[in-house]
Amino acid sequence: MPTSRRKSASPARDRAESDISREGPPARPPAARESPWRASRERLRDRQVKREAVIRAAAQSFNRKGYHNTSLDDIAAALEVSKPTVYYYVSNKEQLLFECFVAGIEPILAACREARLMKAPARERLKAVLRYYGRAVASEFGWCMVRAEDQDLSPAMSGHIKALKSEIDQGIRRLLREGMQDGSIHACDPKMTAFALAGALNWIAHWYRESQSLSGAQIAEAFISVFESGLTPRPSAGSARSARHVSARPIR
Amino acid sequence: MPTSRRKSASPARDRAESDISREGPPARPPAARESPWRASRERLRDRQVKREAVIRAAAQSFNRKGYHNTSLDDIAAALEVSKPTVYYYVSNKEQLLFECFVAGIEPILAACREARLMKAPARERLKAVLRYYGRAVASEFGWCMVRAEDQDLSPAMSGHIKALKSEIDQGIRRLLREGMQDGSIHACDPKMTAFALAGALNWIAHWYRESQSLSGAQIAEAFISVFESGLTPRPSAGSARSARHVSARPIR
DNA sequence: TAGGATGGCTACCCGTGAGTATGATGCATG
DNA sequence: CATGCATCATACTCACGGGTAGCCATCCTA
Repeated sequence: MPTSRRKSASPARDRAESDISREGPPARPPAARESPWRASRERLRDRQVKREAVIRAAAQSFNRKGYHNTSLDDIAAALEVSKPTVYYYVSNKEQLLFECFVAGIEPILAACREARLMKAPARERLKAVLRYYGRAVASEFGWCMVRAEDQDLSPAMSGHIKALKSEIDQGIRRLLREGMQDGSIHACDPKMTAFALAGALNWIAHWYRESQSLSGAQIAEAFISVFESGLTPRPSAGSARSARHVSARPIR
Repeated sequence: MPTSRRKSASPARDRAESDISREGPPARPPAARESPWRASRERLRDRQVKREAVIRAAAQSFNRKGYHNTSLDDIAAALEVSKPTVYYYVSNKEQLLFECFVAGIEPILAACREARLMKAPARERLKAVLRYYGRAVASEFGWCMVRAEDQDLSPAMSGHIKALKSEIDQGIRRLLREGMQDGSIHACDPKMTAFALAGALNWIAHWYRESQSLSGAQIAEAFISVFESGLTPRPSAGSARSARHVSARPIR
């Protein structure tokens, strides 16, 4: 299967100039959707800007049609450019997917790292992370981030992606453990719980395209409140989760 | 894009003989992994058996390499058969994916329907459904079920799939509503909560291939206990079978 | 033992799409 | 003006993979 054409005929040019979304977790670029080419056909040779436009266009196409059903001609057409132009900014299709993935996951990673510096109880820190997580999955790169699979990528890329994903997973597990220690989180299996949380959030990418009735932030909020309280009704039914002394209504 | 070759050159033959997993929700076929051709080269002209073997082989390949990275030659090779033989049992690749999807989702549907006949409190009925759900996602068809996307299928197939998925979604929402009425489920937004539950379970398919340290049933149980209690600690930590750090018992 | 049905294989067709060779254009500077 | 760099288009190569045509083998039945 690895026919292994010669790798990267274009040298050092496009490596390592990634990071479409290097702004911190909070903000996100305000769209500016149009193709820079058409916009100002000349005098805008800002390579970085164009490169980002390519990646964004790829993300949109991947969103709509999926990775395998998107040809590079499609992406080029969306930008009103020809295919070699796309290759001028990106070395191959795989890298395109990878960049989309990174753009999607970067804010989550930032949130994770930031959460370790906060001094709030672990449940609050976890909620903050999950908030960013949810928003990221509902972003334009969410689909790519979530669906970027080892199956479609070379071992190297796949390794990178797995490492990043694992960092997030470990971060969540750590927060869960800390929360169980400081008493802010219910006793649970950190691994399974982390899987459940991340899974629920990841899945947003699958239905968000279809029905965007809510904003990413709203969805994140709704999910967090589900995670917090669970299904079993709480005795102190009010708005507060303060639940004092209560007769343990036996489950089952 | 729809080149629209003539549909189904093979008539009535393979339509409507699906249902690999028509056994009720509980059981699941005990493997019997080997290709029936090789096994008994002659005297086993049980078309249905062979057809199911084809679908199972497809599911395994889709699991491992993804739909687009699996060629029909691969599937044929796995069965030690030639490609036209595969086409003898199945009309095209798309249908193959569809069958895998149906095989995966059928038990969940059955569980959903059955849940409406039970008379337990809604939370218990919901838990039963989620249990089957989790097991199904961890089954050999789980990946196909979860990843069968409209993007890869014709509008007709896509419609079928969406309808089935929606039936499950509606079933879960209904159970949530009923639970809120009979007091067995915490007040919540049924739509978002259903999304969260289904998402968490769906996502199992993504990591289960890699680490099968737990059985599907164990995972389902772990997830359900997460769903039940949520993150916020409960005052009466007593009877809860909370932190049951499931020991990694290797399955199979 | 003919002849149909069933099941299968070899060998092919052909569209699609990733990636490239080559060269044109514009722009800046020596 | 000549040279060089950056940017982009036309027009290709080529492998892969879905799907098929046509043929062969076997078995069942009469």
